[in-house]
Amino acid sequence: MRGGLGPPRETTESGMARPRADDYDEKRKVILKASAELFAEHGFDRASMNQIALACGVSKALVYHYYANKDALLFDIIRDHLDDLIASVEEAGETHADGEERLLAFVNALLDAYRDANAEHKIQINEMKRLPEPQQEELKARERVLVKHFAAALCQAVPALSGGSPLLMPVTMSLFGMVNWHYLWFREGGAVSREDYARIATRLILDGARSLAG
Amino acid sequence: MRGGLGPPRETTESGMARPRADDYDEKRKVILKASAELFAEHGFDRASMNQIALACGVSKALVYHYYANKDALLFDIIRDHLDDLIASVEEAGETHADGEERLLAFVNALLDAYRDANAEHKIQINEMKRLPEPQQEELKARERVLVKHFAAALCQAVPALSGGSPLLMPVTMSLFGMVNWHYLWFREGGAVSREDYARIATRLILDGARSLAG
DNA sequence: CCTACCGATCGGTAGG
DNA sequence: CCTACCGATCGGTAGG
Repeated sequence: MRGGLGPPRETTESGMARPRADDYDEKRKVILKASAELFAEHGFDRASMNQIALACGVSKALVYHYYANKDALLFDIIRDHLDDLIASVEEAGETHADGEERLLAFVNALLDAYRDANAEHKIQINEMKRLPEPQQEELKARERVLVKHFAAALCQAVPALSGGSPLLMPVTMSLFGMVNWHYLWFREGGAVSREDYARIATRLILDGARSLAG
Repeated sequence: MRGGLGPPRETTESGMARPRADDYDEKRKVILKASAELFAEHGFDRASMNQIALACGVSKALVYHYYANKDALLFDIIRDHLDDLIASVEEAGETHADGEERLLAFVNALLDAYRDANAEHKIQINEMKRLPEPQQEELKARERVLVKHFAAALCQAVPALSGGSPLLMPVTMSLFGMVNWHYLWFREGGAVSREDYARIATRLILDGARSLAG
């Protein structure tokens, strides 16, 4: 879960090197969460390193102790978020074997993971392109893992989509469009719950896909 | 179509006042199109007024002659784009009375309007929030007009959605999610054409909505 | 007296 | 783990 762009972990407990602080990982998390909040609210370019430090109650130099630069913060936020999403979906896959139920479980897992990660989701959608190409590519590879899981579940639920059907991509991306767009209109405590919307989106996709394939 | 934030139009042809340049509107359009290209590619904050001026082959001061500030450029790009979308959809509505065909015509109109407005679409999705709240509100009002048209067409095609059904909003927003997400995966000249995808998205929504409502 | 346009530079702030 | 700064560049505006 922790960043690949920060300083390397200690590899030995002995020697003259200063030991890593006991609360190293906790501090990193605090900084990452504060950054995510500010990036989501003001955008990556407008949220300054000074604002982030202020929000954490630390100096800007301390932030730079944990993260080499601003890009590293953005990268870690999105990578941790995508890893969470993948883990949630894979966990849901372990307990739901059936095609239709499995897809519903995937959509539910995704929407549920978004519940406490609204800032991270916005950042994934709106700010990823601020990163240099190689780092973007690493994150997009994780997005592709997620897409693959959903495409496989769709193929299992609607067999006509498998075997190289040109419908598979547009139908899969339609599902992602629906689910990833939800944050723009969905309100907690409204007439439609997260579980309700998972059922709605899954039904739209499954009935529509069967109709298209048949 | 032209900006409400630029200098006012001449109200008289006589008098000592220097007349507006013959190519005033053309120059405005050139600046707006170059800005859109740069905002879409680099983002609003990273595309500088100098880059915009350079791309147009004019001085930065000239850009400021046509637009009071950078925000006014962004506002006009999105407003003109949304006005185009609304006009396209309303035009499609005039020639398609039937419920199901009408919705398909709406989706086709939107996807077709996106064909030559990829930059503007990206900007609408990703950069609108860079504007001050009152200007955002003016643009969101236009988005609501578009949503209203689609919601009305959906109600007509699937009567069970009308009469205050809690399904209407999630189903309408699901359609917008699909259509507004297309730019992230759709490639011109691929296995699925714009018309194909309009049919797919419309079918997903209609069959799914009927199944949910029934 | 407004509009069209230039070269030069302003005050302020970014990431580091 | 901080204060003090930097080189670069931003959006916007001056006089003419």
